[in-house]
Amino acid sequence: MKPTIYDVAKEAGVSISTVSKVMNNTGNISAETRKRIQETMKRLNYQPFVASVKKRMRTIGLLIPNIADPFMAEMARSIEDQGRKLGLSLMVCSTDNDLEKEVEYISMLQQKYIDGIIVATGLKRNKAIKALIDTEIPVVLLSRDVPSLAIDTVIVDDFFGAFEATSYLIKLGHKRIAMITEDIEFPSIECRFQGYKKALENAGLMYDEGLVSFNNISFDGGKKSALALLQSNKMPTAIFASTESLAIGTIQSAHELNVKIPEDLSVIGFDNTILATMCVPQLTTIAQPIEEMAQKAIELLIEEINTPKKVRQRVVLSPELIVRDSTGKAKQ
Amino acid sequence: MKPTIYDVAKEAGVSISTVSKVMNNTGNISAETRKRIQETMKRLNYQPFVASVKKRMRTIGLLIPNIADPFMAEMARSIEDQGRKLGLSLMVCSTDNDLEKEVEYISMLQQKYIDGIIVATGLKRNKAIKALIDTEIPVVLLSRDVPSLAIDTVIVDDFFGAFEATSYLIKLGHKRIAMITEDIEFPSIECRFQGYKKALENAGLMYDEGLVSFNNISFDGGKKSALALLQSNKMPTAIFASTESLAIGTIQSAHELNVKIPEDLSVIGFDNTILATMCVPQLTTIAQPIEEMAQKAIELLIEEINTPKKVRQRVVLSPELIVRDSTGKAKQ
DNA sequence: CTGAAAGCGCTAACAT
DNA sequence: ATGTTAGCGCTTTCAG
Repeated sequence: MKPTIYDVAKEAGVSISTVSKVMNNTGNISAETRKRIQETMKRLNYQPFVASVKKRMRTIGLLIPNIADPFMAEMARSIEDQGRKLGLSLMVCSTDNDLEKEVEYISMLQQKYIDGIIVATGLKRNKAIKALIDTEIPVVLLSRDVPSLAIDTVIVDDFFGAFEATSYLIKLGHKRIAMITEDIEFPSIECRFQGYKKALENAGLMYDEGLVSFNNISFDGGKKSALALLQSNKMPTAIFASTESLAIGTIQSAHELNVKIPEDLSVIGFDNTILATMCVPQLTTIAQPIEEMAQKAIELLIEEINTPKKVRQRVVLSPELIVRDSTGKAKQ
Repeated sequence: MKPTIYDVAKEAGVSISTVSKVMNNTGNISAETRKRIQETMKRLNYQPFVASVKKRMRTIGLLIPNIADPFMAEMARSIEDQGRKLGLSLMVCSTDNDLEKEVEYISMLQQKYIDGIIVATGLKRNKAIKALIDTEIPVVLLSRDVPSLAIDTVIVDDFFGAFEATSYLIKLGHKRIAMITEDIEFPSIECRFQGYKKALENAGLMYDEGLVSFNNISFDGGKKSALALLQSNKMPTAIFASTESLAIGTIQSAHELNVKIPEDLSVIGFDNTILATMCVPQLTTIAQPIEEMAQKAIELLIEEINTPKKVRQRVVLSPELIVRDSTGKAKQ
């Protein structure tokens, strides 16, 4: 049996409150007694139950679409590391952006006396997130923006990232620049689309609907979209993919059609996950500052836990262009 | 404030034990009372604290090297799904195979009254794992084999997988088959190495030390190893990489040297993660049955939780060859 | 069919 | 400097 505070107390010949005091460094305990108790705890490998009185599990929940997605996995890792430094564990909840799973997980987390929740999942039509706020569990939104709600939020400047990506392609001399994107379901995707349009506009290039392709499936969708674009009579010389998987799908399609990257086609992605360095050629991309995002999210969550009524913040971090081998000058 | 059982009882005009009984479906409760209580619980959005008396958090811990690694992320997702069906949450613990972090995480998990732990991390020199067993928390080893210990274990037949991979290359007519592998630190890697050797031997091919390259770093190591092999005067016509990242590194090096895959070089990997379908050309690989492994691991863990003294099992699952585009017939 | 009460492991106020 | 005790939210006998 797992030893309890009573076992330790009995072994050390003291009362349980004395043991409690040395554990929490409260009250006055003689150096001698403290030492004896500490030794006893070690000897019995005593591990106090974190949640017995305070009903706080020292754990945070992470609501994400899918832990198997590289971007989310890398984000989770950063969050885990930041949390561990503070003695917090990480509960991973993959929702597939499915409302039912979201609700189910939120309920599970409540029952487990989680200290706080980081939300990076869809939460369609705000229904689930309203339920979440009602629980009064501290929440921070990560990579998800719901401007109508006063919640701590950490996002990346998607508009700027897309603008930067497109502008870079323009600087390389490209004039026919396509965009392959996910369906515009979330504000972040919409922003990337707008950033693309704005960059074209600023450069005096005409926005061409026929050069934009929407997808509900990520990777395979990207392949198909790229295939169609590259076979059309107005083939683009550059493609901005709003997601890493979309970009990789594009690379595969180009390969199939014997379109050389970057000679015949430049490709630029978004996220900068492990995938970007693992493809051939390595992908030029807009990097999300994953580590900073994770750190800021945890920071806000901790503040919220400690000061429940504090003013809410909205933190916008800047993405950064990483130039690799999938982009090059436009042919004359 | 989060409502407690007392709030529900008061609202419904009954005692707390009656509420408890309807929650747990125990005792005899009139249909009427039950209904009234259930409605009250719903109205108050009552979420009982899971661990109050039984001291079980309905949560399992997953000790892995790194959640950001695609193979582990996919495994985590499968485990998460299997667990969710049973109302279990998943705590992710990335250890980097570092003894200190392992010990720290094990202690954290104990304090959180985890129901069980799935271990897929290094646990060097068994020190940490012995500590773990002493805790009496149910444990199952996943993708990690410590034959000297009587613990439930789920592994893949690494020897057979490597044997199959190598045999397939031989069947394609290859005679100079190299192997790029991680340092032999863990039994699974050793088995893959032996499987490779055995396949060569069975085919009457000479084992050549110069064709085997060990790496302590995964991806970049793979690149370097491949670079060296492909530039040597006895360049192989096929490479078996014991890991997906190693295989991808190999593909990149081949690309750099203008060695065509599969025309000039066949490459075969191990794991079958998302990376295998995302590279160009798509990777022929030995697939680990991730879903079955996860399912079996959870199954064994649940058994262990319910029947602490049951006989321990060692489950060995078969990997499977998935042929894609990175392998082809040897040139004459 | 329902309720009172003991007990789980621990903290925090209050004695001594 | 140490101990006693009430109480946290819940389950589980045991009475009624």
